[in-house]
Amino acid sequence: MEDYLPPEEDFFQAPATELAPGLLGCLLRMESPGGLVSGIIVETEAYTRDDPASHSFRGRTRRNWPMFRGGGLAYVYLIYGIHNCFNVTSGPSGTGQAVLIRALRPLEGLGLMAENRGVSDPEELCSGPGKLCQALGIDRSLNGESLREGRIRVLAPGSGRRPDVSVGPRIGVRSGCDMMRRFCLRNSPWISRRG
DNA sequence: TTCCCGATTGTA
DNA sequence: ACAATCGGGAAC
Repeated sequence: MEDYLPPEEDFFQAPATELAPGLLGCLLRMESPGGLVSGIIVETEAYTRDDPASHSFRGRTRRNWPMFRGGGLAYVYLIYGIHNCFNVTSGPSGTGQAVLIRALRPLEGLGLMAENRGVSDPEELCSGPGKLCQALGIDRSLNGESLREGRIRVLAPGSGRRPDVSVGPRIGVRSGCDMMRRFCLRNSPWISRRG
């Protein structure tokens, strides 16, 4: 098994358009009440202040404040009244940026994930932003927590080889749908199906 | 305070 | 194709 280490000091300070592809191949690990669960990030989307599809487009609000507190925090919000979505904040403080984590390759705690999701097919555990939150047990109590020292952390692969990344338009957004801001590990079978 | 609609998912 | 379900944010 490969080694995963805390990222470089300035890793999360990169613009979301750089951090989004940079997060591919990183490990997302959660200390949940039921046990340790983790997965490799295989699909991300970048959201910035100048983007009409971004929650930060109209400035700081009660919901999006983590996007304005600098990189390396969790930004978790409820979508459609049902599902949680997990973001990694990015960039310098005040800039309003985040990276949506859209899919993982499940690595540790698959039994617990299956229990949380109510399905056993490994490809159905984390292949979508709402699915991976349910699988790992991510909810809004994590909102604003540090991803360096909190219950949920991002770790970078020890070997620095750059993964093969594909770029395309984002999923499920109306405005800004022309922006090429969705990043995937090329040919990964673990990405979200819907597109 | 009302009203519209969303960075989704599972089912018909 | 469509409902579920809740809260953010704009408008009144």
